[in-house]
Amino acid sequence: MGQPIHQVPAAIRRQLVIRSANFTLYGDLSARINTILRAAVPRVESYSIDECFLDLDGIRDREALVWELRARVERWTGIPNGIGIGSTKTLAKLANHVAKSAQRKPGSYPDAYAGVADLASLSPAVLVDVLAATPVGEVWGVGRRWSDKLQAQGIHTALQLRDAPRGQVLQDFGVTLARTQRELAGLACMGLEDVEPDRQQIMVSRSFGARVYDHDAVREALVSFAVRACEKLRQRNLVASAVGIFASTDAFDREAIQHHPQRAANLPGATSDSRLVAATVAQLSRRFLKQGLAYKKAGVWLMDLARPVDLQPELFGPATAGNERLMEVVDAINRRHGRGAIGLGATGWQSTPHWGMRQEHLSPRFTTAFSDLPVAYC
DNA sequence: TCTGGGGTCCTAGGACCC
DNA sequence: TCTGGGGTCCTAGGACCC
Repeated sequence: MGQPIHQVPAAIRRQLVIRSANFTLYGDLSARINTILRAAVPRVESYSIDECFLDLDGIRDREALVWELRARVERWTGIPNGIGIGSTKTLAKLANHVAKSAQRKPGSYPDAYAGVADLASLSPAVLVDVLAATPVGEVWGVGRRWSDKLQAQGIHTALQLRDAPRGQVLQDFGVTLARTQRELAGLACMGLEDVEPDRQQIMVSRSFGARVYDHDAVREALVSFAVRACEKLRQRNLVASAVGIFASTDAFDREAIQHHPQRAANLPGATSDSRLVAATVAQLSRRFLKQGLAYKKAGVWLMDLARPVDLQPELFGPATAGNERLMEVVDAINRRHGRGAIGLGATGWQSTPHWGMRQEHLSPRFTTAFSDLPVAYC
């Protein structure tokens, strides 16, 4: 639940299996689950790395289908999962919370909801009981701040939020929570986004494994992040017109002088060419850091993203800058021979740069690298 | 000593336009 | 001395999500 490992008592830590974050692994398993779901129903929105919305409209025996889907996902991927059904996205998310809680915390909701909870089939009176048993902070779209503010106004449960005066919610919290309120009442305000919208920005940032006093190393890190960001950009067939950088000293070090500089600049044109972005980042990073300070985190973000076809072209020149075909070749080489097989000198080229992440508990890439497959001896 | 890495939307206020 | 009424765009900050 996001608790730093050093806060966990040693006695408990010894009973745990500790893993560093491994987004390649999570992303691959997520894609496999998506494939299973998309094969089963026509409209699926991949909402996050571990959540999907499915349109169950027009499906005759949806209870049977979702129980089968739940079992199939677990059987084919090993990932335990739960399913919630509701007439709006907010109610479906709430149903999912019910399904999970009923399974994990006996007594929180009726046992019948464990694993799969169908709020859409409940009578209004029973739905009221479920909403009354759900703390307002568990509602999708209600975070820490609003949860506190709502409770200060005497609104503690999802039911109380649903039934609160509409004008008051609109005035005190804005249109976002007013929508959530209507969704709780069964009025759909959010559609199923089964076509993923284009990104508006792409960010690559890392906390360093240690404090970095060597500012050349921080600049190398920034250029490396720029190159990685461009790879992501090209994967999505987008170009960027502006780039920003930031760096940060160790915010947890109370003694240290803090410095959180950030800067942005326009690129020489809309581009996804790593060389142009890297050069701009290198420029931006000159006289960027404060002498003598150590930095703990840095990042690069790309802005003003667009599809090349949507750009207003120059009258006498191309719409985009950079060399598209060269980048295609670079990507192809790195795909074939592994990331980092070819790249820019300004990224440093050390096998273990001293700004690297701490990943001493990294799990193997079981599903994406032949070299990481377990070996069976006979 | 150790503390993640990404995203989105909404609103208010200021600059600027006619 | 009097000094409108309508817009847009941009930015910063704050909220939310996983």
